[in-house]
Amino acid sequence: MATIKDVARRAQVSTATVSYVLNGTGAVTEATRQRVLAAVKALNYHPHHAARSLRTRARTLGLVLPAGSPGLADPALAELVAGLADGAAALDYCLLLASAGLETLEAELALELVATNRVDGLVLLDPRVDDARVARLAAAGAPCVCAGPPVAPECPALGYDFEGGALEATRHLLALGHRRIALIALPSDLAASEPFTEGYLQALNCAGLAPDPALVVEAGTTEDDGITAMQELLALPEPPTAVLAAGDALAFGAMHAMRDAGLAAGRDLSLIGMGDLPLAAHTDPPLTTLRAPRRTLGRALARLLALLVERRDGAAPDALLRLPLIIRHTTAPHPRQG
Amino acid sequence: MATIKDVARRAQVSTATVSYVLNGTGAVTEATRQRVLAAVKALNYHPHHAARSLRTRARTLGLVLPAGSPGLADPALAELVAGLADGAAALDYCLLLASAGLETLEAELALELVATNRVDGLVLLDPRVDDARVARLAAAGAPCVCAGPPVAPECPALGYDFEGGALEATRHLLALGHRRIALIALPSDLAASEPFTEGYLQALNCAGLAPDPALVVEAGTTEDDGITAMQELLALPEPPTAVLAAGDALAFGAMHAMRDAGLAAGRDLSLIGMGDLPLAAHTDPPLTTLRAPRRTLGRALARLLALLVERRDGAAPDALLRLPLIIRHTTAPHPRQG
DNA sequence: GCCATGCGCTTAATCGTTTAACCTGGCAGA
DNA sequence: TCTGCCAGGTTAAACGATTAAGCGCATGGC
Repeated sequence: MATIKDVARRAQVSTATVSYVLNGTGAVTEATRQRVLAAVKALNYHPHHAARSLRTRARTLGLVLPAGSPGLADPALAELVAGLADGAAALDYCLLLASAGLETLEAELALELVATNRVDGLVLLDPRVDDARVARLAAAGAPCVCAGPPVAPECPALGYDFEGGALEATRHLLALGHRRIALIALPSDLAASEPFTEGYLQALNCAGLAPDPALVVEAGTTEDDGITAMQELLALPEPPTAVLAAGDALAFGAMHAMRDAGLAAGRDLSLIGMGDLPLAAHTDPPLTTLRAPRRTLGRALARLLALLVERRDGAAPDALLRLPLIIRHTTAPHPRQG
Repeated sequence: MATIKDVARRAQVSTATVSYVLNGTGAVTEATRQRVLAAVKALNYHPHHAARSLRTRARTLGLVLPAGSPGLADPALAELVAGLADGAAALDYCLLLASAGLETLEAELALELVATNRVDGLVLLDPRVDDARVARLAAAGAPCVCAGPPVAPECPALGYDFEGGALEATRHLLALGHRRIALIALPSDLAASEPFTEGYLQALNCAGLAPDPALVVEAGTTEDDGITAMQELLALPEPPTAVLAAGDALAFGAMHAMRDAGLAAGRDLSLIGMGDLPLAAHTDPPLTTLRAPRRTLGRALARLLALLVERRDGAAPDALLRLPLIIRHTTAPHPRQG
């Protein structure tokens, strides 16, 4: 492979000049510039990345994939990653994926990535409240951004407008005439949990309804968790007529539980999910849900992080991303009304 | 950040010794070793990756994501990537994702990644017959592996056993009593197309059936392509009683077209897909399909590529990966029989 | 008693860039 | 004519690792 020296020799200049030309820094005559460029082309020269990042940053953003679990197989995550790669590419960064083995802790690996200078910054997924990872990263001075609600001042965050989404979804159910509206919430240690619940409560409040604690059940995140939660709701003395689930997977589980109880979503009960997974459009009946613009989020996060590592303090986290309500067929007017 | 010099100073040795200790090369007394290790720990030292890869390889595998299109949002690709990241991690490599912008050609970007030494090798997706990309990479001497059937000698390939899979699937249909079995094939420029068709033909052949050219239709890869193809088949004077689709998306389209024609898969016609996308288990009725072990493939590919770049010539491509037939509800005995 | 050997370490060259500091003409202004 | 300055270069010192070569010293074979 040709090095900068080869280029310099061929263009009859010093390596510094070549560097100046290539980086657009320094003052160089047009004639010289052309000679250098010609040499670059002739030798098919590409600057050695490692050598370069010995002096500059690595121009690489890092993402560590959670250990086991679906990981990237989760379509939600996959699309986010696609957005990250996109956004990174747009600013001439690359995206480095590291798999946390079962033994390696996620934060450990992340720290190593920045300590070894493989990446300039990290994006963190699924922040928890008081997330230990961001604490560690922040302590180590590693630039990072969070996908989700803000959890620490050192770590700019960007996520969906869960509160607004839940508000809109709940209002939609209210508009359909429902009064007993249940919430299947995310685990409360997930930072996304609170604002979503907040939006739900606010909608009830606006409608002059007193929230019934029995109607909000904290679940996990999986389909199975949704089943359990729904069963719990159905077993209530006065079960809900509509359900808002804080995740599509939970909603799928809820549909499942309904079916097992001889009930149909969109007929006997209304159901709204969150996320708009690919599957959501294909359930029977298709799920009404809040669409999470994952790709957009990924792009924005990459951009935010890139700006952050470059200290161009345009790194003000953008506005939260709206979660538009996609109305399909699991929502219907309240029976007593329709 | 602490450098190797700091460690050396603290441990009262030269930097070379530190390096030897850390890399396990060279001869060092146990006592010295311990001193060095202690210093490393005390200073929380992590070797600078760029500096290191100035002399060694980057220990990074590259993947360039196709420009537009679903990209990573395609669950099939996502899981493959997850496998790659996994496999890479297992051998202490990382995975670098690069998004080809619309302007940048995929091969161009790939070449640049290895020319700049950002990655040691590349994995190529969806190889076409006589793929221009592998030709370019091979010409440039860039180590690479293909996910799919072999397309060039320089580029070890590893993929699914399409032939065996198609054979098994077709045999299953034959065993159910079907005789007019159609094939919705992939575009013939996709390298995966031929072996799949081959397996299909071979099964017919073994059963003593003459293949009817009208029954094999070359489609694209999308659901829409599947619709078109199925409509074509249904319009035949003597339509098939069973259909083998070379991709789940095609199969979804075929189901769609069937439904539009008032037909139901699993009742009026049998249908088998390929891939076992997450959706496949959730269609109505659930799709019988060949399961592609994508994560496994990803892991194996990463391993293959890592060995290749390390010239440990254990880099013999493994055996093709079996495509087990997952029997769900779109396949049923031939009506006249059952 | 002498030389070859091997151990455990250090010295210094090297990898391919970037960039601060310096140099050199030429030209404007006094 | 002299001074000062600027544009357009060059030189050389980093950056932080790896690694070949060398060095001093004990040991063992002859």
